[in-house]
Amino acid sequence: MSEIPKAYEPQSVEDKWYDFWLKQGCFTADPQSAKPAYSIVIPPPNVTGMLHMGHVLNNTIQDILSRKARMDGKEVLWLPGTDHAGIATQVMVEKQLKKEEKKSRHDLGREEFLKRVWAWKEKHGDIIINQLKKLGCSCDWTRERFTMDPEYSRCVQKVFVELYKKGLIYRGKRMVNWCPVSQTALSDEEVEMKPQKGFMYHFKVQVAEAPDTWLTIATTRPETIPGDTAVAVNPKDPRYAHLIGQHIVRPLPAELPREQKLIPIIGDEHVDFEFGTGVLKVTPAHDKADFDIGTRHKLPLIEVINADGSMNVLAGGPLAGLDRFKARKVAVELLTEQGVMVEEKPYENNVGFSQRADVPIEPRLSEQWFLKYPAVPESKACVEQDGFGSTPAPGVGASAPAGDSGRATSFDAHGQSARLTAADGASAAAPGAGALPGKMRFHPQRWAKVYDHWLTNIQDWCISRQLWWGHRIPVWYRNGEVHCGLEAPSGEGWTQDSDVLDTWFSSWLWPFATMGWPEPTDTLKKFYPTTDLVTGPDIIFFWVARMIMAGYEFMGDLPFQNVYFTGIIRDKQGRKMSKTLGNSPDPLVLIAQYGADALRFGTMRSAPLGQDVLFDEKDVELGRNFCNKLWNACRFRQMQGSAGASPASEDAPSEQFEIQGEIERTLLTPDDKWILLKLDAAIREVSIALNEYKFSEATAALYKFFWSEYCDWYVEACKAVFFGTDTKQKANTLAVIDFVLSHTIRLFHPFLPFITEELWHGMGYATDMPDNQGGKTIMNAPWPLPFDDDFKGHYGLDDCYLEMTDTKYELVRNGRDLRRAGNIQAAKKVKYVFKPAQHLTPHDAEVIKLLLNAEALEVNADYPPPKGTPTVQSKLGELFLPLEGLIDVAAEKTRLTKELDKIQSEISKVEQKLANPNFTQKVPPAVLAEHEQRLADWKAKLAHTQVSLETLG
RNA sequence: GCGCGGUUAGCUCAGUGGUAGAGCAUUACCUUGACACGGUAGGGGUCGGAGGUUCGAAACCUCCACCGCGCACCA
Repeated sequence: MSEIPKAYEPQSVEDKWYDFWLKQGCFTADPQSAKPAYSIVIPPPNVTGMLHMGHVLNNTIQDILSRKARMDGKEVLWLPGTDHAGIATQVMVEKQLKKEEKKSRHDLGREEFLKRVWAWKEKHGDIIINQLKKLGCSCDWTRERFTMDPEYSRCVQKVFVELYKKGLIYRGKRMVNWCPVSQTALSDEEVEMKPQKGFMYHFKVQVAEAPDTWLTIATTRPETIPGDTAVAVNPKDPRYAHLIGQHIVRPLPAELPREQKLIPIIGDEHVDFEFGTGVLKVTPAHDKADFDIGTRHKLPLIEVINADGSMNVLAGGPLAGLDRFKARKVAVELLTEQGVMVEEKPYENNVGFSQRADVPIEPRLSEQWFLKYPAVPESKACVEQDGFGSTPAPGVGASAPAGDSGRATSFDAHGQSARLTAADGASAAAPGAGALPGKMRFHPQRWAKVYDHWLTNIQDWCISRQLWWGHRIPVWYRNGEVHCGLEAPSGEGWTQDSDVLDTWFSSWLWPFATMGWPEPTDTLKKFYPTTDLVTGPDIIFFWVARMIMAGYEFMGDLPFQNVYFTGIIRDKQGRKMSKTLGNSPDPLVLIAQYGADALRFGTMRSAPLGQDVLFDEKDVELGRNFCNKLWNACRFRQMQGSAGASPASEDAPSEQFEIQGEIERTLLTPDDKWILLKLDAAIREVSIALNEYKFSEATAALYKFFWSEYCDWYVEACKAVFFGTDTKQKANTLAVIDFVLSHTIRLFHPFLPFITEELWHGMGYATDMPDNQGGKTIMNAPWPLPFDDDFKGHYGLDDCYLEMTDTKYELVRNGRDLRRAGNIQAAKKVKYVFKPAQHLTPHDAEVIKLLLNAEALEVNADYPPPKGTPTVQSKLGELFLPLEGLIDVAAEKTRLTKELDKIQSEISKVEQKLANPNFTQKVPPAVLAEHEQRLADWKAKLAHTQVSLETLG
């Protein structure tokens, strides 16, 4: 790493290392490996889709989990692929066809149209895959799958045939959710209820048998009146019960003769007599509830709406041919003309919308294929609900069924060499965490309730779609015969069902169909069930729940052990990202501008578990700034030269001192011990956060350690050594820096794969590692472990050094305050005098001097401060800034007085507590001691500040 | 109607019983020998409201308000 640029430039670095990883096959999973397995299947993005911020969030998390698992010594399979996304893709190609050739798919015919879709897929299918590569995703691309691959299609057909033979799949004429724009049936999950402003129309109808009696009916859909075949009242309703069995005259179509418009008044419990007028018009062909009433009363069905949402001839002359919404207005006019319109009042109700086309669903009777969901009881039972085995004790029995394939909650002390070199510290295979054997855990767990509720109330799944792009239903018909099978039946005259299957009917097989099922492949044996699934809660029913059922039905086991539900990415104002709003930044643009590492880090830092993420480009900027900081910290290390006494040349790699030296424990300064202890704490915090899927906590911990502890204090303190002349001490400090950096870079690797790989090699930390332990790539370097007691004992890493060094830094902070009080510019060098309370090492004196940016620090135990000299008091001694005349004494006095007020108020707070006998008697001893200590500390501060004030005179 | 989240600094959010935190923004000063994508120091909060439990509540309980989401749904 020669001639390091001042600012980190991600562009060249990122492409270089991604190519390297691919060439070296670093992402390829080996089913024969002896290592424990870790696996994830990607939620397959739409094959014609483009990367958006949701993908960034989701796939960064999967990449972090995968990379961490590799460093934990797992054999990792992250299996990628794409989804054919039936409606979305078909619509996209249809639009293009319309635009470029002014043709519809019907103009081309099915076969030709499908050729066009495949052509589109060939042309655009790689886009999102390449975008994922830009993001750094470590997927095993040799196993990339597409839901329309021949082998995958075979799985879908096989599953259909099996379920058909079991009687779980059946065909029937039922009311379905019909999208008039896409002209296909949809599942219940694809219908979105939206409140709509409209009108409640009241119109009156004459009772045929009692011409003086008129009933008033309330409806929001007067255009369906021609399809009414009864009116219903509640048999318990005293207003109307006596009319049951009589008839009313249906007002539309107006032109029909009266006797053709007589429809019965029926009694049905479904009618709520509190609502509306208590009289319900029944349209069995165009309303689900009405269909049920119609079935109960054997009512005839009159279809008045076409598949495209227009009215047909049965709706009557003026309405026929009109769109349903236009027809509504005309129907109102017709009723008004007849003088039967009583009133129309504004009304808001919920209307089901097609999620795809964003138009109101039309309930419609049609012949469709349905699935009775399989394996429901197992699927319900396997997901841990709240308060059920929630937090396993650290390191206890939480291992996943596949043995060691889970994740760590505790730390194994082994593998920590007492000999401290930069890249040492082998990571133990972590004991499992996550779900209990045979159980699955959702993160955050509250989604388990949502899942359970859905599973409790599911209806059969409408799986047929009136589309062309998708898996065609493997059923053939001839006259009255039906054949369901993997192959077309022999003989003449068979025609295949023209429908295709719901896309989710193929993606629910994803976790095992991608691994070679139904063959018992090595991949399946090694990697199924998968370890983690990372996805959005918006597809918990569509995909997650159905995968679980398929897992039990076809593999006899759950498909994954943990499901992490991400939040939804929103813009700064909290709005969902959408193309129409134009508030969705293009991740590729962000990567070009800031680097993929920056995008990943920024996203992770602002994405707490279970909360939606309000995306702000500032976050990415923060990520870039952080990478730059990391870069420059390493640059600083490089500029200090080799750790050995003599600079080693590149031809002498046997002299490991080029990169790092052994740490000599007797030469460790308090600052060294301080940073090593802080590193130890950071390793713990980051590891724990990752094991709990708390990615924002992990990044925050790393950020704090590296920026606020390592850079702000340790690096600055080190300059005391580097600016000195003690070469042995310099070498030792460099060895400590190398140790800390080589660990830190590894901790950052899952988050920042590119810059860490660059630094790992550039700093030379790779060179003394075995090839499969980080020598080739940091990807396989062992994840750092917290230090064990032997290690700490050997290097004298006692917690007292934390306190001691904190006190030193506190003194520095207070000393800097004096400059400000004196209005001394930051750049101006001044002389401080220090009156030590105990022995002060030359090293510490030098550190204090440097951190104070002082011209000099005179250490003088007998210093007689002139009146008016600003001072700070500390356990270590008194620090003076003797600048007579330059100090604004009054201002400093004001500051100190303010300080005194604050101290006194803190003292009285604690004293009050301690004076309360209830408190002192009931509180745990540790808390009591802590309060007493706090009081003592504040009192010492009070004394110090008082002295400072007096010294000012 | 049922259920789930949320309400803490100007903004975005951490903080599950013991001294209110971070990043951004902001103010002042500084291009000093890793970094201006930087440094140093500062200002800024009665933790949505009301009760309760407790020696002690931002945190636990009850109720309320507002924001968001999911499920169900009456024409």
